[in-house]
Amino acid sequence: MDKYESLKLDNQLCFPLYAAGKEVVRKYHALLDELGLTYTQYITLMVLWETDGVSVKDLGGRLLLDSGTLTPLLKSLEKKGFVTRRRGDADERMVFVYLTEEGLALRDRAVGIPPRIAECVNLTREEAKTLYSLLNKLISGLTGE
Amino acid sequence: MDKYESLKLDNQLCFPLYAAGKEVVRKYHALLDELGLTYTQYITLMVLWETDGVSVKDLGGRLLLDSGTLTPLLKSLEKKGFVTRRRGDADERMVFVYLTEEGLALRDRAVGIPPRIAECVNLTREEAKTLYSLLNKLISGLTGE
DNA sequence: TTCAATTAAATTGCGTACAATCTAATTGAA
DNA sequence: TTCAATTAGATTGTACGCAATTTAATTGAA
Repeated sequence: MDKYESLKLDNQLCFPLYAAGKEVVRKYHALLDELGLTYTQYITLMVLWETDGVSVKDLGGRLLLDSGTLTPLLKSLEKKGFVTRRRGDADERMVFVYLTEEGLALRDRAVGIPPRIAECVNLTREEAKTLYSLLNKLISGLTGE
Repeated sequence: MDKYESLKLDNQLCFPLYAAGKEVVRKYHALLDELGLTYTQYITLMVLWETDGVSVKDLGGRLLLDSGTLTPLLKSLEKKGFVTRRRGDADERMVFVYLTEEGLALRDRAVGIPPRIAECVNLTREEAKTLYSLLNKLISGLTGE
């Protein structure tokens, strides 16, 4: 019995979590390069494609990112011409993010990305579903409560 | 039928992967602060606690990190007095990393970390095992071949 | 009404990640 | 043997990611 057993990399659940997250993002980067996007910019646009005109706070809640990450990222997306930012009228503390025409048009090119990522995922449909729900359960435990 | 269905955040496996990896590392940071370590430094020491005197290349292979990440990280661990680095004799291109007494001693304080992380993981033993093996399968698909 | 507490973003500082490039050591086929 | 190709690590530049702090707007209890 090794008193340090729990400190072995192979016995840790967290390391494959960390590594898988990292490798997935890396896979995306090669594909997203063609669109001039980083992974974080891409998921930010995904939220906007679903719901345009979201506040920075709501974006952060959806993506689990804070303003320290989002503010420079949104400025970068703005400089590329994909979004605009506007202070709220009712509450001037808030900043809302809107897609430009170019940002909206990018969606048609982005639809090609998910299937190409799917090719790299060597899991059955069933395994992917299991993984998906376990991850979401884990995330709710880590963030909520 | 929405032609953009695949671009919804909730339909993507990769987002929870990215988010879970991020949140896990964040959980660690609070605990590791007490040891004066970051998460990446911690997993680097985990490898060394198992096998002292590893080359930078082998460390990278184990942790899926390249020299661009490891070199400054190892210099930082060296400055804190936890490791030393030495060029190989047989092959001077290689650099080997060794634990100092302090670095080895840190292991006794680090054993307290895994159980405290486990408290935050709201999965059954069975679920954790399933998640672990699915993640490793996914990683091998993303990295290998 | 008022002002202390709260809230939303922005800013600052540090530590990853990684692609791309560079340098020096080693290898191996002609 | 030799030198082109490979290899290991270091360096450079860009983009997160987040804790901590700051600024400005809003809220709410006395």
